[in-house]
Amino acid sequence: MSATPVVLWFRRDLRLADHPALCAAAAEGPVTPLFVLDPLFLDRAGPSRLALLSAGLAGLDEAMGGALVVRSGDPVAVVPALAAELGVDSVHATADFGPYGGRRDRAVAAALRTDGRSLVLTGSPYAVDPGSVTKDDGSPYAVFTPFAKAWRATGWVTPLPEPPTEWHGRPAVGSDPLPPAPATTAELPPAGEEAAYARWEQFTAGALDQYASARDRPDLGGTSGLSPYLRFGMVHPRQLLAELGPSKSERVFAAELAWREFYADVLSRHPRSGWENLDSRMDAMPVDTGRDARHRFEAWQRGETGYPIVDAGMRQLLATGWMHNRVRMVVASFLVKDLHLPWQWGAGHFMVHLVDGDLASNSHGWQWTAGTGTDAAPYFRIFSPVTQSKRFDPDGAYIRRWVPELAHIDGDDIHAPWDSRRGIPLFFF
DNA sequence: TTTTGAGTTGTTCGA
DNA sequence: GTCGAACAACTCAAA
Repeated sequence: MSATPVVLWFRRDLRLADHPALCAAAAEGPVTPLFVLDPLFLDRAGPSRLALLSAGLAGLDEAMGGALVVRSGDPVAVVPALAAELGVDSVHATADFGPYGGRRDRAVAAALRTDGRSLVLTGSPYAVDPGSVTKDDGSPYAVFTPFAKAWRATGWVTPLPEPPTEWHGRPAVGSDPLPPAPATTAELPPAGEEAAYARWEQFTAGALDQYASARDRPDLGGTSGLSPYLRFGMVHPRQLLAELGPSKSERVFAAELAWREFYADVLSRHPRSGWENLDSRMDAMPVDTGRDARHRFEAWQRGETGYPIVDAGMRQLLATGWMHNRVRMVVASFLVKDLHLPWQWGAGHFMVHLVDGDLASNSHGWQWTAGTGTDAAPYFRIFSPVTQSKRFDPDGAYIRRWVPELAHIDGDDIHAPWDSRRGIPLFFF
């Protein structure tokens, strides 16, 4: 078979191992690795996510011997232009099931087709492709637990090794500069495939054993820390699932991956649910949007609500680009059910600042909390910031770390400092 | 078709 | 400190 040069367009799959689209591309011939700096993404992601992308691209480029070709602009113009420049027949990529990604890929495929070329989509960022888990009658699941059961029964293929690949990229192919890391003061995780594995090995050797109980404790660091890597495809969930056994904690961790897949499935079937109520009956529910609402929102953003666990979480987000999942629920519940603000305001703030910001997981996590989404029993789910704080940060260590002006408060008063008013900043009242 | 049982992550009270 | 029940009563998957 004659070798046919192709383009591999990287998006949310910044790795070389277990990469079905790379395997498909490398089987054809020399591969030109491409990343497109899409202004739409650059405008929407905050400095944390951009910094991780920048470092991830640098690492990927290094792993390919400096071959990565970067082009800036609208992919609908940029991708067909590069394909024409190189004279390739096909552009390979991993399928994207998000609302923007799907539209973009259809437009790119149409543009390529007018030149007699094709966009070949192989694999997805999920163990099971969104849209493929259905009930017996073919309809989608609307509740997590039955979805997860069917998802597990689907199974997944064994991870693929990195294929031998002949890269045909820089400097022979012209490239814009790799994006520089934006200035950010956030403490970010190390980027890239190797860092993802290192994190996974550290997790399986340590915290995984206690994951079922410790994952809910923001003071203990019992989570995997893998969400940023999953966000950019520096690791594929299939690679993690392949190494998980049957213990309680391993099953709980697999269920967390199932949530990610469930929300991607929901978004693929309801593209508007990224920013609109999944349950449109809830559109009638009043929320505050006036000037006082803006003030409450800004205090929430800064971590100056006066509720210690809420403020700790909001400050952790600004300082690190990440917030513990338990605390995400607490601050979300506070915004929606105490401040009476639209969940979209909170979700938007999260999407700017989260290093792992993912539309499907973020929007549907918010909607679950707001009671507009997939919670099967939303009518009594209201979080108390004080009860949650006592239960999940029992010693107040998490609060003391992120809200230092409360660090001197002893005992249980840390959770509700209005009970002892000495030496506490005014905004706590 | 009807019925049944369960639903990520809640809160509070009282034994 | 832990546990179970009540809260109020909906939705939905599956038998």
